[in-house]
Amino acid sequence: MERGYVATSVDDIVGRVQVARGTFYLYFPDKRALLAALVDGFFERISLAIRSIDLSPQAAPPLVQLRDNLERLCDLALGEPKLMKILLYDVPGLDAELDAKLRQFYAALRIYLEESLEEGQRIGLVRSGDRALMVALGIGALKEIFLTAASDTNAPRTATEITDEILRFFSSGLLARAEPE
Amino acid sequence: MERGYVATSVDDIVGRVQVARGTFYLYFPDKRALLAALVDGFFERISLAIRSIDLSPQAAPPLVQLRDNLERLCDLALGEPKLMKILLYDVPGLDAELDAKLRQFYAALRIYLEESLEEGQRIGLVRSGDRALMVALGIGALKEIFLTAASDTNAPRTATEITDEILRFFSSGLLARAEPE
Amino acid sequence: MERGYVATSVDDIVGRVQVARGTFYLYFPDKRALLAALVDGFFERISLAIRSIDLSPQAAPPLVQLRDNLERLCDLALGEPKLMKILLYDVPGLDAELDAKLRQFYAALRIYLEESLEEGQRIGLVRSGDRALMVALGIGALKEIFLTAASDTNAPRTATEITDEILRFFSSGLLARAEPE
Amino acid sequence: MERGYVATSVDDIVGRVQVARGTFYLYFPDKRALLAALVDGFFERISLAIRSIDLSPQAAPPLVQLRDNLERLCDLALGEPKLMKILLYDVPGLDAELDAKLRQFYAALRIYLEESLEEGQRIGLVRSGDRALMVALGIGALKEIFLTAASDTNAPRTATEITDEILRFFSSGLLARAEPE
DNA sequence: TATGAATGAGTATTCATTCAT
DNA sequence: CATGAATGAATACTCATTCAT
Repeated sequence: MERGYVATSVDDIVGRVQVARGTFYLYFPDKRALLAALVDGFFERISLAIRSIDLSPQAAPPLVQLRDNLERLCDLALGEPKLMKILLYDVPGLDAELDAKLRQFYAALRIYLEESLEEGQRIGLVRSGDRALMVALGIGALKEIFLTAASDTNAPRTATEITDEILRFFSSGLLARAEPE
Repeated sequence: MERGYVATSVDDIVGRVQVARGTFYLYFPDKRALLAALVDGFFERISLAIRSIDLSPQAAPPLVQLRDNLERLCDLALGEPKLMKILLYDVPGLDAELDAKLRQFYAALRIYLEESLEEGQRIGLVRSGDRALMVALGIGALKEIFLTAASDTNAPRTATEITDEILRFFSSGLLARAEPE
Repeated sequence: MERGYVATSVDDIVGRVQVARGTFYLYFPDKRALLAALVDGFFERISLAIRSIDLSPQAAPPLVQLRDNLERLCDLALGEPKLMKILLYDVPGLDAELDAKLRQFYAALRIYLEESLEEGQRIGLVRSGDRALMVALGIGALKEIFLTAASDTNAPRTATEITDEILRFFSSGLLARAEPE
Repeated sequence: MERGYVATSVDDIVGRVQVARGTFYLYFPDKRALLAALVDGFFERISLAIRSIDLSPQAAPPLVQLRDNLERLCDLALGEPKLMKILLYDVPGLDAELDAKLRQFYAALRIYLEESLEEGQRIGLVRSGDRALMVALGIGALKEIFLTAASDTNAPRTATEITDEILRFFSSGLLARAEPE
């Protein structure tokens, strides 16, 4: 988290945790395995935070469920800022194996979101458009705001503030609505 | 571009360019300096693609100018996919010095965009909201879509298609407009 | 026996025997001590197989006694091929301490055999010649044939066949007897 | 040569030769490669010392040619005692790859010698017998005497003395000829 | 300008050994 | 007697960098 994965030696790690060099390899086969474990664990928590939207009548309104999802992700980002930064900023491009892990996660996420968008379009909740691009735009917006939230220390926002702003962004974009004449 | 910065040795580089090892150091003080030069050059081109929106009456409508900006960026992403991927995916988290360079660029960009948003809000082009968060959301959306455009080879979109989708996203978000009763 | 001494870790050993790592050190002070014990035990069995030739009138003819000695060694080599291979092929050059053990054993053997040759020469059983060299030649021939017998699996010979061939070698060499004119 | 291959670190090697650690890897891909190169080179020299026996009438008598072969091998053993010791004593059992190299060399040598014995038997120069075992006995005798010659420093023999003794061994064995009645 | 042989600091990894339980 | 978690010294190997030619 401090020096980045490459610049951090196994010596640094065991030095910090006050364990012997060999002990590290008792728990991780590799230096990379430590990071992989971190990433896996964090992906797991992210997956748990995302819940499918229940469209049955007795369920909460879809927008409320969407908001809950976003708020859970915000909480995660604000609660684990360092992990968030590692995942979104450091890990990409580090290593072929880790990259594969990322690709796999995002591919699954994209498929899931594209299907969700399709469903949303069918029931009139989501506007029409190129779903693949819409998903990319949406994921990008979320990644960046979570990274900002996790990194920004001087003007922190609450999870609620961030969630509100995301929802406004998703529902209205950035531009002002053209006044109907 | 092929193996990533860390996994690429100076040997690999000079081998590819058919130069002697020492020659590299005649042109770059460092291994990192090569990447820094690449990054600098690309930042330069990005900066040139972004032009301030001219609000004077004789200028083109602001939305058209915004569209032109986005299209120039799209062209860049589609024209230099490898550099784009390096910049957006590989470089972050690689190295303290390069990170500083990135931070500096994005900080300047954010300030510029926040001021633009403020101006936009004043003249009614941009909706109200937390400008810092809006900028983060917007930058994130752009980064991701450019990265996708640069990496995605199986279902490529044209610069126009991407630009259209970005503009719709910025002007209306993702959700359907609630029907006025 | 499978991977060689160096490539075999204490982990491999205790894993195979289903004992805990610490238990090994309850019985052997060292990793090397295990091999040393193996070597010692095998040297012991070799020593038991070699019996001094009794020249008294009531004893069996010397050549028969020699044959019995060789046959006992053959039986050992064929009965413990893995140990034989370790002793003759793997152990030499492994480790200073084990080398010393080997040197000691062979030095004693050489002295014993040189004395035996001397006695043999005196009573006309052994031809004249440089006894030290003769012993070396004889020991080498035996080592190699026992190693071959222990390793060769595709065309195995019986102890009797090998013993016969050794005796012919010791009594006539390899070349045909020059015809007396 | 001093501490054995395993106990000798690359540091020891470069320290002795006064070269930097990296320089070693400029010339050898591996620590093992150094030993492999040594072994290869020595095998080459051994192969050159062994010349096929020319049975044509104008050639020297076969026994003289055999003697020349043995003497060349003796010269090699006495001239490169350290290499000889490494090859015959240290290398076997060290490493799977080197073992394969040894096996290959000896397999070829055995085939060559068995064919030579067969030829020798046909023309009445070599006595009858199990050729595979005869070759093993002969090779073993040579290995040991060359190793002894290379290692023994306190009572050194000349190449001629050793060659003489080998020839006597090959032509008459060790035992005295039984007196014809 | 260009070369490429030499450098040596730096690092991941292994594995024999110990010792508290 | 037995365990196995913890240890840390030891070592092969890499690679960015230098510099004499």
